[in-house]
Amino acid sequence: MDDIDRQIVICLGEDCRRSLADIGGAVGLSTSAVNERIRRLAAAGVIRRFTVDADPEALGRGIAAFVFVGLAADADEAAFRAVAAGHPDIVECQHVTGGWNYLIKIRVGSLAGIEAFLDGFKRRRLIARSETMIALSTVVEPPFRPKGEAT
Amino acid sequence: MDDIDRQIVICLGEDCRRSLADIGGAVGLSTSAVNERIRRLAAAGVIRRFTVDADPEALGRGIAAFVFVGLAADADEAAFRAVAAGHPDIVECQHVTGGWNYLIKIRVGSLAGIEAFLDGFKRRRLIARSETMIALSTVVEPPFRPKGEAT
DNA sequence: GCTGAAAGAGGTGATAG
DNA sequence: CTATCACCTCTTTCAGC
Repeated sequence: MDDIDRQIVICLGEDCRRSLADIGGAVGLSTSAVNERIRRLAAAGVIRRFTVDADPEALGRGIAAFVFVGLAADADEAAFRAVAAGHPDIVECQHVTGGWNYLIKIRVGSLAGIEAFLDGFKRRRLIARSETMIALSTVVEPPFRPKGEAT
Repeated sequence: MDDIDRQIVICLGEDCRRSLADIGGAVGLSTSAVNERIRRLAAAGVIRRFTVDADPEALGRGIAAFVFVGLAADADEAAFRAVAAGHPDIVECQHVTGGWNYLIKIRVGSLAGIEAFLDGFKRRRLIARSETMIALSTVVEPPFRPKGEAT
């Protein structure tokens, strides 16, 4: 993990379809050397996956909201995590410090989708209370990768 | 934007280096058709970029925190947005409903990095008050894409 | 760990159906 | 949209430093 590795990861983050020769020119290495480094970075898990950043709006998930979640005292936290991990609306779910237990970011198609999301969790008694903040506009956002079963 | 387009985007989200023939086999189309659709999706902005999901820990940004930001009444909001957009620590910055103005997610290498981040913004009078929640563990997280040299 | 060259896979863009 | 083909860039490998 030297400085050239970092440059390569940044390069790939901007456009992972650039040719090895191109990247080599940018970082001052031959194609073979770049190829070997990328292989190593992927094998080591520094690069987790080659993916795309998609437009949530175009995929029917134009509304983002942050939901703070409080679990019940006797909550099955493992069950909550399992459901959250597989939930199609959830873009991010972090266990956090402070008065709430989890901070969840969801992406849905409409405001009704937010209500449906909360209903689903509350009906299954996975969360006890929540507070929701809706995103009005975006200044910076990480890549969006749609979930789903795609053989 | 039909169902096959959606499947293709999901496919590419899982591994954007799969061959066109592979994807064609998965969605039931020829390589030519898949090639044409991907070109169209990229041109239309449904696919914004081909990128990588990297491991923040390996890149010295193992700590995630959420910072709620309140701007001063006379704040220069455009300046705040410009600085946020280019800030290397900021992974996400959304204008949100509720008592705070912005919700920012940062990734830094240490707790000291959080303090330095807050100091930087407060010294420049870009934010008036803030509240910080630190991520203890991650259940779901979007792709992480390291930013280039401070620009 | 790197280079450079050679071999091979796969993307690209045409064709016709 | 499918099927095929020729073209050709890019990836991959390997000998050698």
